[in-house]
Amino acid sequence: MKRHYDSDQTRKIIAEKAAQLFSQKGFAGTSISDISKESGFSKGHVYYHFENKEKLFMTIAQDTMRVWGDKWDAISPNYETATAKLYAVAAFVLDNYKTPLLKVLQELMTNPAADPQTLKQLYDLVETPMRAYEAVFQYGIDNGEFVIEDLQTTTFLFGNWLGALCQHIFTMDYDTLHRMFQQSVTIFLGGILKK
Amino acid sequence: MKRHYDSDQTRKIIAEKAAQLFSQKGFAGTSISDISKESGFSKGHVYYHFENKEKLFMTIAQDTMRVWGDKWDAISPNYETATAKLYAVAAFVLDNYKTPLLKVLQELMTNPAADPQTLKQLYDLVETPMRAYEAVFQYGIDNGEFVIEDLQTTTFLFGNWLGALCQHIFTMDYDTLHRMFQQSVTIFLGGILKK
DNA sequence: ATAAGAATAGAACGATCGTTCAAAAGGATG
DNA sequence: CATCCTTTTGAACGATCGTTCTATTCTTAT
Repeated sequence: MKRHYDSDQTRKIIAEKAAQLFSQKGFAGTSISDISKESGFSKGHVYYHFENKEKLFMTIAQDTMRVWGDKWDAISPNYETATAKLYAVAAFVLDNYKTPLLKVLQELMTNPAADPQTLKQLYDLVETPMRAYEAVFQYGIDNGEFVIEDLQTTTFLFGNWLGALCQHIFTMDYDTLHRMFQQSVTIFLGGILKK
Repeated sequence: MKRHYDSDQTRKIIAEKAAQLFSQKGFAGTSISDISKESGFSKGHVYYHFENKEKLFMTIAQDTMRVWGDKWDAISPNYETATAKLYAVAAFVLDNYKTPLLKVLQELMTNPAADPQTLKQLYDLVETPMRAYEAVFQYGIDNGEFVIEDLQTTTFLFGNWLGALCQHIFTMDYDTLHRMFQQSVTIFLGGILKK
C-alpha cells in the first residue's frame, strides 16, 4: 500500500514531543492537551494516530527500547574487555535514553489501576536493558575480570543505578552527568575501600 | 491553649494516608478525592487542615525528613567504623522511609510549573539525607577506611542509588529489598573487580 | 474537474480535578 | 439548656482531564 502524504511524519512529531513531555512531567502529569499544544496538532488528531494515552505511551516506550537494544547489540562487540563494555553501556544509556522513560515505567508499574496486559508489556520492556547488562557481567565472569556472587542481583542493582541517574537529564548539564555515569561505573567496579 | 477534641489525630491520619498515596501513585497521580476516601474524611475537611495539595505534600515531606534526620543523628554514634555506618544508614533508609517520597520530590523538582519558594524548600529537603551520607564518608576518609577522590560526587551517587532502591518498597517484599540494600553497600565499598 | 479517501481541526462530552463555601454537627463553657 | 467555637460535611465552582464525533481541508486517482 502506497503512502500518500506525510502522515507518518506527523505521527513521529507527536510521538517525539509526547516522549519528551512524559519524561519531564511523568505519565499522570502529562495531558493530551500538553502533547497537542507542544506538537502543534489538535487534540483530536492525537487520537487519529494513537488509540489512547496509555497506548501512546506504550508505543513510544517500546519503540525507544527496541531501537536502544538494537543499537547496543551493534556496537557492543567493539569493546573488548568487560570493564570497557561496562563504561560503554553507561555512556550509551546516557546518550540514547534522550527520553528517560524509565521513571514513567516505574510510575505505571507501581500503579494498581493499570490493566494486566499493559503491565506485562511493561515488565518485558524493562528486560531489554537488563539483558544487555547481564550479558556484560556474564562476559566479565567468564573472562575472569569480575567476581560476582549473585549475577541477577548485581544486574538489577546496576540497572537501577543507571536508571536513577537518567532522571537528572533535564536538570543537569550533559558533561556533569556524563562524569556521574563514568564515576558510577568506577565505583561499581572498584569500590571505595582502601586496598 | 487546651486541645478540645482530637483534631490533631484527624490531621495525622490524613497526612499518613496522603503520604502513602503520594508514595504509591506520585504527586500528580494522587487526587484529593483519593486522600479523602482513603482517610475516611470529607474532601472539604482536607482543606480545613491543609492549605492546598502542594502545601500538604510539603508538610508531609518536611516532617518525614526532619524525623528521619533526628533519628539517624541519635543512632549514628552507635556504629564505630565508617563501613558499619554505611551499612547502617542503608538499612535505616529502608526502615524509615516507609513513605518513599523521594520519587515524588524528583517529580516536583523537575516540574517547571512549581513555584520558586516550593522549589527551594524541596532542595533543602534533599539535603537532609545527603548531609548524613556525607558525614559518613568524611568520617571514613579521616579514618583511613575510605579512599574517595570526590566527596560530593560520591555522596550524590550513594544517595541516588538508595533513592532508586526505595522506589521498590511497594513491589518487593521486605527481605528481598533489605538484601538489595546491603548488597548495594557491599558493591559500593568493594566493587566487583577481581583483586 | 470531480469524486474518494486520508489527514486534520475543533467543538463537545461526561468525569474528575483542586478548591471554596455555607451550613450542620459536636464538645466545651457558662 | 443555651451559647460559642472547633470540627466536619457535602454541595457547588470553574478548570481541565481523556475521549468522541462531526465537519473541514488537503492529496491523490479517475
